[in-house]
Amino acid sequence: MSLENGKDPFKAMRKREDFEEALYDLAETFRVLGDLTRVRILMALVGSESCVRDLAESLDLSDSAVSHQLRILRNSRLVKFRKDGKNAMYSISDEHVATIFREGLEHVEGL
Amino acid sequence: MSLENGKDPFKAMRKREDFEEALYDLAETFRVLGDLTRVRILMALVGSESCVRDLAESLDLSDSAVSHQLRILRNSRLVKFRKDGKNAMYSISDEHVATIFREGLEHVEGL
DNA sequence: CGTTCATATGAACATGTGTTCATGCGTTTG
DNA sequence: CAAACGCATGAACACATGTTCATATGAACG
Repeated sequence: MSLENGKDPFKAMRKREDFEEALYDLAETFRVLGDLTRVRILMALVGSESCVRDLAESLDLSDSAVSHQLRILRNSRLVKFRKDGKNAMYSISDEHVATIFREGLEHVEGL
Repeated sequence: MSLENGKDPFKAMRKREDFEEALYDLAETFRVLGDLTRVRILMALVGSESCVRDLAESLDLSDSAVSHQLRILRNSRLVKFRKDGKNAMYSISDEHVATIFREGLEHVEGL
C-alpha cells in the first residue's frame, strides 16, 4: 500500500474492509472443509502424504473425484503437493488445519 | 473428555463406525461455518450476546434471513439462546468455536 | 516408437442451499 | 383489547456445488 497509515483518513475503513475480507476468506475455508469427501481426504493425509490413486482406492472414490477435490483443497492452501515421477504426492499444508480438525472433533464429540 | 489424553487425538477414536460418523458430523459443522452470513453472525456474537433484531440491523440483513441462519447455527449447537421477554438472546455456545475461528483466521492470514 | 499408468480438466446433470416474500404466533405496550 | 413488535417458518426462486463421463496430458516402460 502506498499511503502512510498515520495520515490516511480512510485507514479505519480500509481496516474494516480488510476484516470483512478476512471473514470472507474464513467462510470460504470452512466451506471447503464442509464436505465429507474432502474431510475424508484430509484425514487420510494427516500424518502421511499420499498420491491420488492411493487416496481413491483407500477411500473408494473415482480418480476423477479425488483429483477434482484435491484441486479445491489446493486452491485453499489446505494441501500441498510435489511431483514424484508420474505421481503427485499430496500432504497437509498447514499446522492450523490439524488444530482446526482437533477442535472440530471435540465440538462434535460434545453433541 | 475422551480426546484429552495427549498426543494423537485421532487415535482416541476406537470404533471405525464412530470415526466415520464423527467425520460426517465434522464436515457438517464446517459446512455450517462455511457461509459468510453465518460467519458474520458468529463474529458479532463473539463476546456479546445479541438478539435477532440487533443482529439484523448491525449486519444489514433482514430479520428473516438472520432468523433462518440462527436456526441452522442452533441445530449445529454453535449458538445457544435464551428468551428474554419478546426478545431471543443468542450467544456462542461452545468455547471450541472461538478456537476454530482463531486458527482459521491464522490460516487465512497466511495466504 | 506405442502402450499403459497417474493425473487433470471441461461439460453436463442432479442435488443442495440461501435469500426473499408472505404469513403466523406469542409477547409487550398503548 | 388492539396494535405493534420480535421472531419463526414454509414456499419459491435463483444460484452454487459435487459427481460422473469423456477426454487430454505427460511420464514411465516394454
